[in-house]
Amino acid sequence: MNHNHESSIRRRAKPVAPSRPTIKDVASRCGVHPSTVSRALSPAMSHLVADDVAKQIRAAAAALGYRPNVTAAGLRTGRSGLVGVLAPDIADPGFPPVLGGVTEALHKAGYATIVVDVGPHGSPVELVDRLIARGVDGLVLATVSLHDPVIEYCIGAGVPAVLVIRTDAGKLVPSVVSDDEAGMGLAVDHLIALGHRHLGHVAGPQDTSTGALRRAGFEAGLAQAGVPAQEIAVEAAPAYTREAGRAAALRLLERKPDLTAIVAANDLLALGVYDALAARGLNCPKDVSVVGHNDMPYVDMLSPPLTTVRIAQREMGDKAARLLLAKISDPEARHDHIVLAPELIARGSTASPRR
Amino acid sequence: MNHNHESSIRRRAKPVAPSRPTIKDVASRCGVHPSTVSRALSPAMSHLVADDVAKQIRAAAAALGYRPNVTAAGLRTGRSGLVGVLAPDIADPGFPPVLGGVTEALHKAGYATIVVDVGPHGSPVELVDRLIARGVDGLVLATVSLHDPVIEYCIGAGVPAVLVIRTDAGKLVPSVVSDDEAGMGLAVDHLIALGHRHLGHVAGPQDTSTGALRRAGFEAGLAQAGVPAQEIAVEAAPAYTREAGRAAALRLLERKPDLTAIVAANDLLALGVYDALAARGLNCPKDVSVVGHNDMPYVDMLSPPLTTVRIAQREMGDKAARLLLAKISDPEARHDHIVLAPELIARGSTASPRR
DNA sequence: ATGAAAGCGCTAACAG
DNA sequence: CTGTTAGCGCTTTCAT
Repeated sequence: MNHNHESSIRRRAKPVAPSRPTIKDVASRCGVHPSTVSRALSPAMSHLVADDVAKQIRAAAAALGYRPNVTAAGLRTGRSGLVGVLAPDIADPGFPPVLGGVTEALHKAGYATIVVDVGPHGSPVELVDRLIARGVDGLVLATVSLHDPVIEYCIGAGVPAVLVIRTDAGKLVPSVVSDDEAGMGLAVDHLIALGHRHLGHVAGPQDTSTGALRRAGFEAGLAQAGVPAQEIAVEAAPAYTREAGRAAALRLLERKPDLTAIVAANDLLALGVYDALAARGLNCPKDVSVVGHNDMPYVDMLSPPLTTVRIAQREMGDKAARLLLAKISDPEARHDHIVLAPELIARGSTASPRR
Repeated sequence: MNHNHESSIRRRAKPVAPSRPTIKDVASRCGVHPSTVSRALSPAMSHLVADDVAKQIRAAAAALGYRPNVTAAGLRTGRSGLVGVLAPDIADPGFPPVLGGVTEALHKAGYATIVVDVGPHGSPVELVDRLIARGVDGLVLATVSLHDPVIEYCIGAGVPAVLVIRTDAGKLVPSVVSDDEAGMGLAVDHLIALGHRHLGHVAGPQDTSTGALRRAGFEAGLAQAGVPAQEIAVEAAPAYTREAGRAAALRLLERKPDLTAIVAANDLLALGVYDALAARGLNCPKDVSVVGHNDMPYVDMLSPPLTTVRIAQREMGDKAARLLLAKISDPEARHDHIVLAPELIARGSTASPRR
């Protein structure tokens, strides 16, 4: 259906492979040995070089447009300056803020990041292996399940790794997550305060920490509020997608037609809940209130604006990067598990029940 | 405000730096020379090795868990298997689909991608320079302005580059874009058909091809429909952000209070238009219809669902990657400029004017 | 303070 | 078919 019009032109001249200047070029231009250039240009070693010589070398390097070949240096030193990031799904709008936090902190420290989208079919271990073959100095894993083999694999390979957003059951490596149980407590308390008594939960995948802990938080919050177990219902979605949320919400409405509120384990699932309500001819929030989780960008513009639990996404990324940097510089150091406090953002998708 | 509870534990044992096996280890295990191993493991060269020896080598490599060091190979061959991607703003929900298309195609060809977010303050040339220092084999630029120095810089450095989403005025390098003028034609025709005569345009940055061409398409479409120039108005936003869209829309409403429709140069700007209408107490679509551009994820869930021009985002990324691969394998080849056809997606933000 | 020499892990002539 | 040799660009002892 895409009748593309393509056009093309010819290159005008030969580019003459302008191969960048090397440390040798700078050296011969200054009449010194390459190793002297290396020292002069390395902040840690430049104090071993005479000031005037160093100045001359820096000038020559600038004049030639010399940039050290990071790859070659990495081969020698064993450190690549590269960090791999395993992402669950780049298309999930909730992820970019986390990624932004990670890359900014890493970039400031001189590291570049390789982001790999695992996708539904990708094998994390396989992808990690490719990253290790590229010589990454560390890994940020945003995809792990509770008992994920990739964690042991990283430990076995001796590559520093940190977890972000989700954590593992064994707490084997450092992690930065939101307080998922507490977040669900905020959501439940909000609904209870509005007068709801018949609540449902569209849970996330139960093999992830977010899925399991948010579900636990939902149940704990209701127990504490004194709501009997038979008045609540939970349906787990197999993935954090709009479509899975829709399907789970439909099952929920089937089982408990008297529900007045649904809490979703994340905002993408909440979108699916919106879809399911529309399909059943139910109005949100008049018939059913909905709460999401994450406060991903632009959910304030939905119809209705989504009440959700805001998690500190950018800060999570930033802290994860710092943890990784610490781990890289001292692999033996104790490792932290950071838990950030979430916040409820009340918007238009929640209201008091009619009955 | 974030009272984080942190905890920590100690590592249990020394990881004993398990340093990966090298080609030498495989060679000595098989009693052959390292170069034979190299040949046996390289698809292009394995035909030079006796079948039984090759089989034995592959078995030994697998047994040892040997993975070739891509960095070292790259140093030798001059090709890193790395491609740099310059992104305007990873947090823009319109970008991930393009990125997904790029990385998938590149990944299949054995390349890894380094994505760099330029951000409002970053210097593209500086960032490209860092990527070149890492030895990237090519670059995908999704950020260029019409006369962007970074393009000449890449050409000068002899690094293959392709443009995606936006193109340059000189058509100096291959590109894949949507037909921006035609897309605006679709938007205008839709509004004209609904009966609108007083239209406004929140244009994008005029130093980008998307900003300039979409504006041109808007004006051309109206001229063709016979709408006099004095009945239309254009305000350019300095950036593709919700906030800039809001400000531009407010200026537009100030200048032409009788507008019945606003076409935004992209969906993020359209969100700002929604904000501006709300601030002025105007209803969309009853008082003012709104059309966006890009069909970024989830704009179908806005209130009201956004009528927009869908561009082939993932396909753009995919085609750009293929163009780059072609350019890498033959830098002298003619280069293509691919223009993909857009499509109007009519939703709830457009309706016939009341008057 | 600087030069010489070795080598990170791999590949690509060049011999045999 | 396989071994030898050399070297990608850089850093880092070890000598001066």
